[in-house]
Amino acid sequence: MASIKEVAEAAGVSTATVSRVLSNGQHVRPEVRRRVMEAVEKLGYRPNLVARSLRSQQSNTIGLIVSDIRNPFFTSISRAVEDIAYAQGFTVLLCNTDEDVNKEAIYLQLMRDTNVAGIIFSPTRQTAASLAQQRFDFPIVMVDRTAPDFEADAVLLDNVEAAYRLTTHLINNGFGRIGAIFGETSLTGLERQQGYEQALRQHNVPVVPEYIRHTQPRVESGKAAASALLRLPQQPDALLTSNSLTLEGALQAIRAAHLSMPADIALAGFDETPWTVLVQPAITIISQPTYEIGKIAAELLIQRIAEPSRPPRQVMLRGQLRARGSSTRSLVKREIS
Amino acid sequence: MASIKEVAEAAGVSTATVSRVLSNGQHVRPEVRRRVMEAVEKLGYRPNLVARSLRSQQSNTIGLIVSDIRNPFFTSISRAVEDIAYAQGFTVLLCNTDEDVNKEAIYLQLMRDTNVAGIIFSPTRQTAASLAQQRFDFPIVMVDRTAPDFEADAVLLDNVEAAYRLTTHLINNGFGRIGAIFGETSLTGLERQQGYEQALRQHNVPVVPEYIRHTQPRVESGKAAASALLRLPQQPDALLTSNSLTLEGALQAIRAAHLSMPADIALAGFDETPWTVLVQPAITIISQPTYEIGKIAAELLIQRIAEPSRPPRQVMLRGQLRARGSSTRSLVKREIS
DNA sequence: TTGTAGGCGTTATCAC
DNA sequence: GTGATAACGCCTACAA
Repeated sequence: MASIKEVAEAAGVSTATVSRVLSNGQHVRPEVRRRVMEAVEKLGYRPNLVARSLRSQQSNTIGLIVSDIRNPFFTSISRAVEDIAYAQGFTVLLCNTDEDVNKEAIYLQLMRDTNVAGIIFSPTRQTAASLAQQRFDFPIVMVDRTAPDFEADAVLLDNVEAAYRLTTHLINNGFGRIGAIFGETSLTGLERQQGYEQALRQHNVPVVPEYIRHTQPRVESGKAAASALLRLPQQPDALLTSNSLTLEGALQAIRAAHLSMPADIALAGFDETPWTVLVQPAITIISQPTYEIGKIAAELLIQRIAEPSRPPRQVMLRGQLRARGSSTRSLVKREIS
Repeated sequence: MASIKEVAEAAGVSTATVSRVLSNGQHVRPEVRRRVMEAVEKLGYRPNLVARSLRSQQSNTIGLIVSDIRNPFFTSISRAVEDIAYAQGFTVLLCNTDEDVNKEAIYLQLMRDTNVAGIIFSPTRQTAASLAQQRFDFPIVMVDRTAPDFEADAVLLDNVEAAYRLTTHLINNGFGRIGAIFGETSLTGLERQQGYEQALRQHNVPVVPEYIRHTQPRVESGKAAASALLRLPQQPDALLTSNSLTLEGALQAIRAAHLSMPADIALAGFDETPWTVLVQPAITIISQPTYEIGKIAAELLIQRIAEPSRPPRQVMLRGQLRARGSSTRSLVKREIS
C-alpha cells in the first residue's frame, strides 16, 4: 500500500501538499493538484485509516452492542444501523453480549480502546444501573432499554402501554388466566410486566404470581417456561410473552401439549416475525418498527457525533397491535363456520 | 485516557520498560515490574489499539462481508463468527452488500484501508470472478460461495448434491412438474440449479425452462416468482427454492392462491428456520449447519492469520434432508386418515 | 501557495 | 536490565 510520502515523491511535492489536495483542496495551484492526483491515481493511493484515526483521535466506527444478533428484533436493528452507517461513511463493529454483564463490560472497554465514534447499546439492567457512574469519551445511544440517571439519546418503545394494550386485548376476548413470560435481564421485560399487571388490575382480573415467569430471551427458555405454565393445576387459558424468541418457544410448548389455539389456549407476544402469519391460526402480536428503531438510533448517534453538545433526545415509539386468530375467539368462530 | 508515557512517568521508568512489562514481561526486574503495574492500575491505563495497529501494521479486526444479515443463513453465521472472534480476542466488522457488486468493491477497499487481520466473504459471482486478479494484503476465507482460480480457505456446502437429493425426493414422492427458484447472483444458486437439473434428467423428467426462475434472495422476489409459476397454464405440482427467504415468499404465494400442500402443490427449500416446523404441514428442507459453517470459517481465518503460508483448506459440508409434510404424500395420507 | 516539522501512542532496535 | 530514539502514516500549525 502506497503511503502519502510515496505520493508526495512521485508528484514532486511535500506530504503536506498531498494531504491538502486530498482533504480541503484549498490553496493549491491547479497544476500541482493535477500532478498530485495523477500520482494518487498511478500508485493507487488510499489514505490509511488507522493512521488517520490515531492522528485525529477519532474514527468512523460505530459500536453496536446487543444481546444476540439472532433475536429478530436485533437482526433488523443491526441491518438498519449498518445501512445508515454505510450511507454516512461509517462502519459497524458488531458485539453480542448474551445478556452477560461481563461481556458488556469487556466490550465497553474495547470501545474505549479503539477510538470508536460512538456506540448503540442495549444493556442489561445491571449494566444500565452502573452506566451513570462511568465516564465515556464517546456518545452512547440507547436502544430498546434505558439506564437510570443516565442522560443519553435513546430510541424506545412505550413498553408499559404496549403490554397493557396486549393484555387488555386478551381480557376483552374472554381470557382471564393469562400466563406471562418476561425477559429477566432487561428493563424492557420489567416494563412489560408492569403493563400486564396494570391491565389485569384495571379489569379486576387477579394477578397470580404463579402465572408470571422470568427467563432469558431464548427459544428453549420460553418453551420450558411455557411448558411449566401449562402443567399448572389451574392451567392458564392464555399465554403472553415478551419477545419473539420466547413466543416461539411457547408455541412449541403448546404444540407439544397438543392444545388447540385459541380454544384451549390463546397466545400473544411481541415482535413481527415471518412465521406469526404463516402458522395457523396466525399469532397476535405487538409489532415494533424494528428497522425504524435502528435507523433512528444510527441517525441520532451520527448527529450527536457531529454536534456533541446538543441536548439528548429520547424517541418514544408505539407498538402496533396485530390482533389475529391465536387470541380472538370471534375470528375463530368465523373461520370454523 | 492515560497513555504509556504517563504510566512511564508515574513509575519513574521509560516507555520502553512499560511496553516490555505489558507485552513480553521478559528482562525486567520484579521491583520495576511492580512499580509499573501499580502505575498502570492507578491510572487505569489501557493500550491504545489504534496506535498499536499503526505501529504493528496489523489488527484484531475481522471483516465479515455478507449479502444480508437478515438472511437467517447469514444471521447464524455472523453469530458464530462473532463468538469465535470474541473468544480469540478478535472483533467483527459487519458489512452488508445486498448482492451489490459496487458495495462489495467499496467494502473490500475499506478492508484494505483499515489493516484488518482478515475477512470472511460471501461474494456475488461477478465479484468472485475478479478476485483472482486482485491483490490482497490480508487472508480471505470464503463462505457459502467460491471464486474461480482463487486459492483460499473456504467453507462450502455440496450444493449440487444437496439440490439433487432434494429434487429426487420430490420426484420419488410423485411430483413431476417442479417449479424452481434460484438465487441469480450467487454461485450457490447456479450449483443448486445444476443438481436440480441432474436429478430431473436422471429420472427422465423433462427440464422445462419455464419452470426455472432466478431472483434476488428476498421474500418479495420469491413470492413474485412463485406467483408467476403458479399462474402458468401448466401449473407446477411442486415448488423448490434455493434459500429460506424465497421459500418464505413461495409459501406466501401458495397461501395467497389458496392451494393446499401438498395436495395441490408441494413445497421444498433450503435452510432450517423457526417456521418450517411451525407451519402446517411442516416444510421439507435441506438443513445446513449454519453455525458450524461460521465457526469453521472463523477458525480457519484465525489459523491462517497465525500461519499465513499454510496450504489453503476447503471444508465441504453436506446438507441434511428433512422430509416433511409439505412434500410427502404418504405422510399426508396418514395425517388425514 | 507550499514546505518543514512535530506529534498522535505504540513497539522495536539499538546502545549503555 | 533499562533507556533513548526511530519509525508506523497522517494531519496541521507555523514558517517561508
